[in-house]
Amino acid sequence: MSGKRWVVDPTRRILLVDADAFYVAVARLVDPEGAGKAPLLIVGGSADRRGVVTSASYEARAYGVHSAMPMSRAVRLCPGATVVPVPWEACGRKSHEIKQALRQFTPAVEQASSDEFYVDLTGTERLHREPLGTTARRMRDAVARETSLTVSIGGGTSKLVAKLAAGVAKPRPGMAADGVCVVEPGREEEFMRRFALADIPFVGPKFQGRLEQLGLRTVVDVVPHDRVTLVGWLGRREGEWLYERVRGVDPAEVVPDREAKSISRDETFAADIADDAALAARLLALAGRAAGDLREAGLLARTVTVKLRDFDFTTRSAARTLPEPVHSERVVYDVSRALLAKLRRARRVPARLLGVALSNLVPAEAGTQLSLLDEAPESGLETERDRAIARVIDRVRDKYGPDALGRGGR
DNA sequence: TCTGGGGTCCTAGGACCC
DNA sequence: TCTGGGGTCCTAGGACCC
Repeated sequence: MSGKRWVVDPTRRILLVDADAFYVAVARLVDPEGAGKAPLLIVGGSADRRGVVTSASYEARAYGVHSAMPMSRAVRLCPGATVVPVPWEACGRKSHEIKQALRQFTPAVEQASSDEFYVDLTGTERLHREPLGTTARRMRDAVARETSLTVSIGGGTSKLVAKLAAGVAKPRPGMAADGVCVVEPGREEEFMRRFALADIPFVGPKFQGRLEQLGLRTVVDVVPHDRVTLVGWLGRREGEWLYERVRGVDPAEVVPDREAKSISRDETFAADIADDAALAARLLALAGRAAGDLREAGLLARTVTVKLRDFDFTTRSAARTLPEPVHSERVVYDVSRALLAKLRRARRVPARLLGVALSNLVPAEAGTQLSLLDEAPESGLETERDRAIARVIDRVRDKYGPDALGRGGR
């Protein structure tokens, strides 16, 4: 920690690089003749599979379409729109390309999501002999040149300020923007005054509701109250947190190369599934995908979690932590099946979503002693035979693609 | 309107150990 | 027989992000 938790640290220089309409832009690059020529474009899951909008073109947004909206509603709001699925693989590649373009400036690049990157340029201003905004504009040009994607960049003395500044820098319908907004050190409080509390990251619907009860809707509503008052209203943790954030104070560091903490695969069914055998078949496919991706990442997992969403959207989960880390489909599936059985015993109703998550991850090199004997399915212990079968599965998928061996679960 | 898929972080309670 | 506190690990659920 910096040791300056309560005040702005004027020496920090942080950027947030955010790709403009990322999924829409990539869909257009992948399919220039179709998606590329449709001004009204919506990217996401199809309406008849209970999909949602991942991203919409600025033209489609004018009809009220926005991300996370059910696709069924989106096409009703904007009947003329072209709808295309998310090009996940191309998005992953483009995401990587953006990161590489930014790393030419500094290794201190943290990927916050597919389309957002924090960059820490603290101490480099003198090195580059240029102001932060100038570096940001050079970054924008580099990304455009090397990826054909447009990004907006916000800058300031914290991740919070950089993120909010990037929102200000975004192009708006009918309003030109140069795509860069830097808040100078000392200007944080003034900058923050324009925002609603809902604009602050991690102030979600629930927290907003509590704040509204206290008559707090905007930054300007909160600033007059001292720390003790806010702590009295919201409790120590959240009171202190809000006191700092409305002043643009955020001690979070830019952390490059974050290690994954969990790997999960889940599926919302096109129609609810009531039958246990049919659920087991989907579970087998999900366990296989999760375990395969775990091995591809060079990891082992000690905890297996099964998630079940019932027809009425009740979401339940069951987890088991094993004595030794594993990554074979055999063990992941056996443990998952026992966990699913437990959840179904508690409430046997039609299900809309099933998922498998693997956590408590350790690098595969760490190695563990394996039993040479075959284990009972419920033991949760992995044998050398399990690992050997997993290696064969990986080789087949390498050669024939991820859908070989029924990964799709059809 | 009828709600995805991938994640992270926090909390609270219970088990267990010293 | 009554009475501790601290620490760690695990499970389940929930808020939140893009």
